[in-house]
Amino acid sequence: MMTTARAQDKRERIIRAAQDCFEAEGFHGASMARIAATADVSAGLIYRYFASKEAIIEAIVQRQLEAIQAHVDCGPRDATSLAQRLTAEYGEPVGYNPRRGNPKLGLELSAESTRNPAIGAVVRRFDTEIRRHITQWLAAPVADGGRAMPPTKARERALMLQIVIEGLMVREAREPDLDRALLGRTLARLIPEVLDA
Amino acid sequence: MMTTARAQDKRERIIRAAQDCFEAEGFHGASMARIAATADVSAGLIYRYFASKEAIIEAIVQRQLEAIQAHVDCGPRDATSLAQRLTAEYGEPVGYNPRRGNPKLGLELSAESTRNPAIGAVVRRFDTEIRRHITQWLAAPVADGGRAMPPTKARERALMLQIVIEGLMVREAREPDLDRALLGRTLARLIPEVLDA
Amino acid sequence: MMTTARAQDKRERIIRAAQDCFEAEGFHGASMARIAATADVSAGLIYRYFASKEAIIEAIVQRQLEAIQAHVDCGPRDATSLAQRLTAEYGEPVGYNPRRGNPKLGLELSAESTRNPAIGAVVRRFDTEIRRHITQWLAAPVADGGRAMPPTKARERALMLQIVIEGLMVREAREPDLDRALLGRTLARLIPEVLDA
Amino acid sequence: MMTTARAQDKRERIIRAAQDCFEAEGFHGASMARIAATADVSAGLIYRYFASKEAIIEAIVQRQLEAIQAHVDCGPRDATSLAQRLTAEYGEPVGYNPRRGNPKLGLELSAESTRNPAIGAVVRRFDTEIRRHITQWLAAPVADGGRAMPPTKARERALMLQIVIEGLMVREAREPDLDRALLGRTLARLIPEVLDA
DNA sequence: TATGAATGAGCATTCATTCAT
DNA sequence: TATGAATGAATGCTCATTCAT
Repeated sequence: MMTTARAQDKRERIIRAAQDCFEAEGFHGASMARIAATADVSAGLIYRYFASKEAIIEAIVQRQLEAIQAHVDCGPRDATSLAQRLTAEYGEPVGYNPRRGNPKLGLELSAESTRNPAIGAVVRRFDTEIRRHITQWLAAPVADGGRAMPPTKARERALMLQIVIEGLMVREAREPDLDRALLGRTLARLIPEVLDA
Repeated sequence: MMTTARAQDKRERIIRAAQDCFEAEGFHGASMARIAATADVSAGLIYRYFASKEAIIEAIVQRQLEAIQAHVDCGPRDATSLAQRLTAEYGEPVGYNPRRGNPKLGLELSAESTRNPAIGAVVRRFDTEIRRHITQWLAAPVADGGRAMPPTKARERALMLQIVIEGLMVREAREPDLDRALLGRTLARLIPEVLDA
Repeated sequence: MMTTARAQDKRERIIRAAQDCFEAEGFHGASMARIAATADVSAGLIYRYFASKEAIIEAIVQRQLEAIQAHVDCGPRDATSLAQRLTAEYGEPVGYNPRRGNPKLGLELSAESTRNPAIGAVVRRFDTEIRRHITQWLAAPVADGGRAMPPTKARERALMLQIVIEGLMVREAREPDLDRALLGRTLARLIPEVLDA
Repeated sequence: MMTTARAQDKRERIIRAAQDCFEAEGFHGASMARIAATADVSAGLIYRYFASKEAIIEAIVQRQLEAIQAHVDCGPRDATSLAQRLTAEYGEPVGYNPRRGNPKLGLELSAESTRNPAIGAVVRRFDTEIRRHITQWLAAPVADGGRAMPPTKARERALMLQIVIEGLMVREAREPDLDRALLGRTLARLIPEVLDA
């Protein structure tokens, strides 16, 4: 049921409102009442689209992970442009940008994954999957857009990349005013070392 | 007031209980009742030692940051041993270990710092301070145990290190079963690139 | 918001329940749980209609003062009938009677006004206002229903009246079984002396 | 037990502290902890001198009533000086003055007497007693310092006096900044009418 | 479909009272 | 006698969820 355009639209409104609220107040800090008000919808209506607050959180997590997935899938494939993109994104207002993982939500999601088994499982699967994905890219022949690394090295570098990107997420959340020039230079050095060395 | 050994001991019991609960359920998920039960103390008693739940959170944050500070201060100073230490620590049971930042709490604390101004300020000050500290070390003459980097480079590398360590924290929380051999090799490559390249 | 008849009705139910509870147990002695039970409403619901217990207290105080105001405004204007009315009202069951100030609440409100600044201000304004009102009446020409007193005298008599009525309130609360015949004779002498002498 | 001078002194300290706290915060608003701190005594010690908070309240009420009793007993016996004394006392700092009823406590006590049967009984007995006392004075021959009123009139006037004095108490609590000149003139007229007319 | 009134369990916190020291 | 640590019930209040309309 509920596959009309109208319904999809409302669901979308709720998700975005929830994302805004969760970003601003955390999963536990945000109340259903506030999410409803933000979505300009009655509190009761939310339960027609989501079974519980928990279900909204799961949907948001799913979406956040998909955004990152998409980021990786369609992103540029050379070290310089990756570094530039990460730098450019750092510190810019995020709002509702499905193309990009939101750092506050990333933190919230990571924390939640350590207590909520359902979310933990989703996150773990995602993390494994995406590392495999990056590993394959790094190991692929240059002719196929890859970097022709031997498998062992490719695995290491994929993990490195993951660690760096997540470290960047933490920094972004904790120090939003960080000097961007410094960050740009830093990433310009770090990323190539991860991808090319 | 209240500086007897007994009082200090009880305060410590409460802090540890809070740390356990916060780690397991998050700052907001953990109730004072549960903290009290974990500390084997009545709910009311906690308020003789802490003004509020918020005050406990602040104490825990302070402690976590101090643990990391100590880690940096007295830690080994060459790339190989740093990589080894980080690898060794990864995934080992943390419990109440004042020598080491707890990854779940680190996540919780990072998330909280984006909404709670008091904690945000503490964290920001800490982050700036510790980066300055690392930068000084990297820029210091080799004779003084430093790495003789030019200032600009030292700043970049300090930031890199911070990013890598925080990325490691996220990974540790999200994927506690990660293959430690892989992690060891990865850090053995990454850390020297950050510190020596 | 919430101006439907149903909502107004519920708000009224809560106010009356609160009035009963406050009268029986005092502002601080009455718990929200008991007010809710008395109003036959869940504890949480009260907070849809009032922001806090304090807000209920303020509403009750407001109402009590308005009741007295109305009493003065539309009351009879000669000494005999005022004395009779005061006597008649003394000791009769009050319950929820918007036409009349409730003595227990009056005491509670007076006591509260000495500690709660918000209520203190309301009460002070009310007291000044009503004395001015009575003064004007006493000073007004007989043709206008007044008693043609010179201003200085009018001010004194207004204050006297206030003192007597409040003394009556205290007596009513403290000695509800007081001999009404005695009280009737007493007021029949005292009031004219205040208003006519 | 506990009849040493030291014990009496401590009991006195506690009573005075309680009086101050009750005056400032009301019977329910004042906590035992604050009373203990004000008396510079440990919380536990209070329970060696009083069985419960309730017992302290009763002691305070008793004392307040005795103070008023003394006021009446040894007070001046002509209308002018009574009016002057009441005027003079109005608005002056009260502190711990056993010679005088404290208006805030008077209000608190009156309110409490409507809910607490023990206190209600004490207050009622006191009120009846004191009115009888005043009545006897008013009915006594002039030669004995009385005013030689016929019994019925004496009863009325005694009640009047009680009402006026209690009204004054309410006014004092509710409007501590009241113009004292106005009050003086007012009482100078009202009291003689009560006592002499 | 949509509302928002209503519920009730749960929360952080306070406080009169007790009791080991 | 005196302390103040400790208790635990009670408080005001919030919030995810339900349901009559």
